[in-house]
Amino acid sequence: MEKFNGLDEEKQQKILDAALMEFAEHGYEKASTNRIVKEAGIGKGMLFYYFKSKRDLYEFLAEYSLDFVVEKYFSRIDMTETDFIERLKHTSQVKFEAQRENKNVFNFLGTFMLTADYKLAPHIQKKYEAMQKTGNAMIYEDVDLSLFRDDVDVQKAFKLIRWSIEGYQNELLHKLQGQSMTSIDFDPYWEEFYEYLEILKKSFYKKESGIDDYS
Amino acid sequence: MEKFNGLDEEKQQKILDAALMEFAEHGYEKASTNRIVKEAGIGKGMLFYYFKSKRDLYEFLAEYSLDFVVEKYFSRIDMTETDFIERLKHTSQVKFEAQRENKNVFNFLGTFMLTADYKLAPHIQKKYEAMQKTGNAMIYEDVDLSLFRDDVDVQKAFKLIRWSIEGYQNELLHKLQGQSMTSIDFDPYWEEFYEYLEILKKSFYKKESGIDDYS
DNA sequence: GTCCCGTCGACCAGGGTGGTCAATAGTAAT
DNA sequence: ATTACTATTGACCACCCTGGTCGACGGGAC
Repeated sequence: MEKFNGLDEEKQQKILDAALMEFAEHGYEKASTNRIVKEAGIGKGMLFYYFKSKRDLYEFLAEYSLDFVVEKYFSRIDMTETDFIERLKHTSQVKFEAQRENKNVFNFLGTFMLTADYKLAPHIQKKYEAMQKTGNAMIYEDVDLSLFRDDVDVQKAFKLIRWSIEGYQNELLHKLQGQSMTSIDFDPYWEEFYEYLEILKKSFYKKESGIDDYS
Repeated sequence: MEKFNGLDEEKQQKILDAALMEFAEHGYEKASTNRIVKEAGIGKGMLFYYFKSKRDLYEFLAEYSLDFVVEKYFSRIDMTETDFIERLKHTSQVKFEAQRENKNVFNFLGTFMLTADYKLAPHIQKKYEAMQKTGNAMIYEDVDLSLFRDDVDVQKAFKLIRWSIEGYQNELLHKLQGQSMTSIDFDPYWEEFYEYLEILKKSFYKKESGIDDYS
């Protein structure tokens, strides 16, 4: 374990990337250590020199990823914004930046959370649960409820808005799949995204009193 | 092939179910014919007696599933309903019934559509595309646009509504996973679903003129 | 020289793969 | 009873891949 930390950054990252990708794509059981070492460009022996087993590697990645998300995503969210939709907008931007910084971590956590059947070392399990809890607070805490229309259940409105945003992000992901992240100009998609958010505001928020646009 | 059709219904269904489940869970490559025959309760030889290869079986299932969806789902949809949300409500009910009739088919098609990378026999590919096209028409054709608010882009409203509904269905699926289909009383979930639909109407449709509820 | 550490990849036993086939059991016709 | 035919089985095949080990080697430090 200390063996691995002694490596130069670049090699560490190459191994982590290879491993994260492999587990993300195939899940724990079907992930192949052979493919990992080939992708990472190291000999088979080294992987088991750094990590004592496949499981060991997996748990290392889990902890690494959870730490990454907390540091590069959660800790950067502005909790002083009390407008629910504005907060989600901001959150999407921060998440996007974190994803761009290391997208393998997010892919890994995606399948990690889906297949949480394998019981993990307790300290990782704990970290995982803490992350979920924080993530929830990030979205719902200190939201100004008075912005919402009076004639709809705010809890339900929350959900509808989140589902809408997830829907847009999934569609975008699907539409852009196969294109290299770097070659895309995201500005028009952000524009489109903001338009959707404006519609959500019009739909779920009160009409702003006074400044109406009965143009 | 004709060999398979000669079997009694019950045995046919058992084999189909086993195979659909296996492919749904593991995708084409990682699906195991050994597991299929064990689950279906037949000898290994019979599978290759009925279907000349794994690929052959897979394409048979694809065609079978597509036919099933068209017959038990699409053909039962009432296209005379012009209220977009009412149509989606009705569609959800019909889909639910079809799913209850054979849920393996839907699970299979789920992963089938995701991993459409393998090129299929052309006549199946064609059927698949036809199904997608029909499915789209089912939702968007002959919709009464005048119900929607004037201050939002109707196309975007369509999408927001669909994402919302998919979001609810996914959450429900996730929440109920592991419970046996038959032991659940779905009525309260339908109620909840309808409440969401009412909110969507309030949000995206015009206020009904005259009959307002300023109670 | 000699120690040590990082590195490699051939190698291991075990298990799973899609597909085959000789051997049956069953049925029906002669 | 004999023949002919089909439905059925599961042992078996050659092959591939698995997580993990280990002897060998290279090169730097002393």
